[in-house]
Amino acid sequence: MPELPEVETVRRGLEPVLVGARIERLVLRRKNLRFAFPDRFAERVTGQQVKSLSRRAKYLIAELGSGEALIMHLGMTGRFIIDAPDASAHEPGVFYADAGRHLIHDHVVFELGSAGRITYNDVRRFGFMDMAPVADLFQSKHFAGMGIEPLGNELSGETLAALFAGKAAPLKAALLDQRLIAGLGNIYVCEALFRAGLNPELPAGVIATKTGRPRPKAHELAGIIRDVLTEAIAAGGSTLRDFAHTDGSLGYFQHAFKVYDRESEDCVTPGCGSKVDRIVQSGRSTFFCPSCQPG
DNA sequence: AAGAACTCCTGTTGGC
DNA sequence: TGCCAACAGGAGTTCT
Repeated sequence: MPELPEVETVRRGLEPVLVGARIERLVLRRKNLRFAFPDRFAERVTGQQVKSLSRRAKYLIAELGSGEALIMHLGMTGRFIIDAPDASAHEPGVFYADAGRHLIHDHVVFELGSAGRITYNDVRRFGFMDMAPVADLFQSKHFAGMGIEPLGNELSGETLAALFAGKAAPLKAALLDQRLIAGLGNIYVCEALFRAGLNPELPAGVIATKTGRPRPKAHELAGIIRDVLTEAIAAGGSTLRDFAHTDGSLGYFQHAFKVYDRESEDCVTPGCGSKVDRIVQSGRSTFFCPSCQPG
């Protein structure tokens, strides 16, 4: 499942096909994903031209000619596949070996006429789609209360310190909390904490003073978060199990992981000599180097 | 009220 | 080889 860099990679793949195209038909192969589709979903989408495709955190936002936005989240295993206009119709139940995709999990199809077809596939169905008026999109339920955009101007040592000051929750949990910073997931939090030399179990408040001012680590961490995400986007995201680009190609940032999914392997820091450790925090794996990230 | 645990769902993997 | 528990990139809801 995709974190911010993977969602951005998907956005860049969809944009040239989707923007400017008209959704001639919306095929819903079931009545829900994680949640029910919005009321009269097909009706509200059919015939609409897509004005733009943007991203906020891990959400994709397609602005429609009607003034409504189509809001899409990929959950853990959601993916989009683009087919040329002349591609034959998919047969549900068939397995696509090349794309690693079960066709039985093709749930939503956007028919774009001469622009082709975009299919949403989601094995675990943790993804969802919704609609809201563009005018007050960021006041709508998915975005109201959402944290700062990690690649936006708001992310700085000052803001991180203000957000984390006094927090007893571990750094790992605070960085994953979408109400504080929106878009980070398990991979990039592990990688960022390693680069910052911060132990994931330390209370989040350690990067701030009692008055909420940034300690040096706050500035460092803010810069590292930006760097890790930027590098991952440049690499086309990370492909572990399910993630693929809209054309079926794969990301390669996973080769740049320093700790994620490297339990018991040697720490990459020259001369360190320690092994990457794995612990469980809030039910999720955390990977870190006990020497480079001392508690 | 904060923080942790549980939940949704399916598929893959690793240990016995 | 088969079986089964553990685990997977998210995040809303429910507990303590």
